[in-house]
Amino acid sequence: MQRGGARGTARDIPSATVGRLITYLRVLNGLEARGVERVSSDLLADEAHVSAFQVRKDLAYFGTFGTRGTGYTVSSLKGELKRILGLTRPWRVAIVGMGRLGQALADYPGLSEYDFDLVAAFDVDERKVGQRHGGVVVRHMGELGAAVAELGLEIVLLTVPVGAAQAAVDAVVAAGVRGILNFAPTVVSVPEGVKVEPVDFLAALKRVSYFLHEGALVEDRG
Amino acid sequence: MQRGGARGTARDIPSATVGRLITYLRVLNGLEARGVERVSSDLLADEAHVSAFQVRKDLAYFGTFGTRGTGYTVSSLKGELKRILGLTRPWRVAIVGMGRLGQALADYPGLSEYDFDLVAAFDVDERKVGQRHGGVVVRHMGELGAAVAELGLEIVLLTVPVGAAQAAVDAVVAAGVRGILNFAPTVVSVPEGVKVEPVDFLAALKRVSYFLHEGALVEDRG
DNA sequence: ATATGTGAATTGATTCACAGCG
DNA sequence: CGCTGTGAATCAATTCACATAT
Repeated sequence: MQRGGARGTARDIPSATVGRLITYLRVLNGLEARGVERVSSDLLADEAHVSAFQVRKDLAYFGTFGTRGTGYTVSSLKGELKRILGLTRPWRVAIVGMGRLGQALADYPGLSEYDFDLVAAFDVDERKVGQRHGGVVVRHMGELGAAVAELGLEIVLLTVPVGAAQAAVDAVVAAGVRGILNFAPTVVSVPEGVKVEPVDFLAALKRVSYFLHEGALVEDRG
Repeated sequence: MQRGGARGTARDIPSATVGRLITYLRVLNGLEARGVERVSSDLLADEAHVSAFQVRKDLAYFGTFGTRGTGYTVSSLKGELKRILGLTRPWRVAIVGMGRLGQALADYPGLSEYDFDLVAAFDVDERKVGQRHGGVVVRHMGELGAAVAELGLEIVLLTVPVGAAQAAVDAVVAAGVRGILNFAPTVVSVPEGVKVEPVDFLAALKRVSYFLHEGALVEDRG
């Protein structure tokens, strides 16, 4: 069951594991900011709200990064996680759909702070074309393909209305982009090899609604 | 393995199932809008991008809603899902943290459209207090407890900076709110009985980054 | 004839216990 | 002696096959 070598070319990693690696990386950033240099799987687990077994198993998919009897070096484990997650260089992202949310995302400083470079913004509305947000000038959707070639655009933040989502996804995929964050509250289809991650706060609201409603129904536990 | 009765007071439902029910509900809304009256688990599965087995198993946790040989009635299955998810009445929500994102959410028409009533907004910054967004006047955080009592506030959309997230969550929980959407890119702790749903587009970006990076590493499959 | 509902089988993820190394 | 790394065991979720109802 061993994977890859020192390069960590792993397959069949549970997506839950990838999600937790992102959390571990955040915890490590926090520890580093507080001047902590070494960390055990126990401490890491506490901060990430998972079990220490889970931390060690998650890391084991990719290699062995700790020292027995000692733990992990914060800075080096952080580096390994960044390497595993593909965060060793900035990714070039664009926003498609410059409504309220698209504009807010363009102006959000967290994007560059976390090493994602906003290189373009697009809309179908001619009135929005030419406007400037977050350091880029809005272009017309028709220029998407050109932008991929010119700017090396890799990931799109899709912030169009629900009804326009699938068509916009098709255009984005046709332009050669293989990573999409879908902010629209709908399921979209993409071909193999393209990754869509939903960012769906209405669905999150409904999960909370289910929890509160269900808790009220059960009241006393079985 | 049977659960509850006609009332559907189910326990131990996989959270993945709850997530899919939300998707099914969306698909049903779409079908209803197109005038479709009956639907099979097969069609529902196609539109939701899952298997028909999965659809039937998910529904079976809560009861039996179809007719053998025929399928499901769109409007009645929709009603059942809304009942299961606790969406038969509007939930009273407030926004905590009226920065750019908080303001954008307050003005977002989707909230009321999907039956969530924005009843209040809060910030610690005195300069923001008194401003009007999305039909509510921003109040100071100190009034949170009073708002829960007065307005029956049930769910908070937490849009404060990362560093303020845990303290804000503590205040929200102390005020008696048991449902929180956490938009800050950090893990927060809450007591038993309180539900926090992360809405974390930076984490989603990193999942996409992992996928693209990993796909590039593997290149040719197995 | 057709499509649901569900026990059984399978697959996958998490937990555990301890071997192995510093 | 402490803490990581990992095969084995447990637990959970998904898939399947088919009995069942219309």
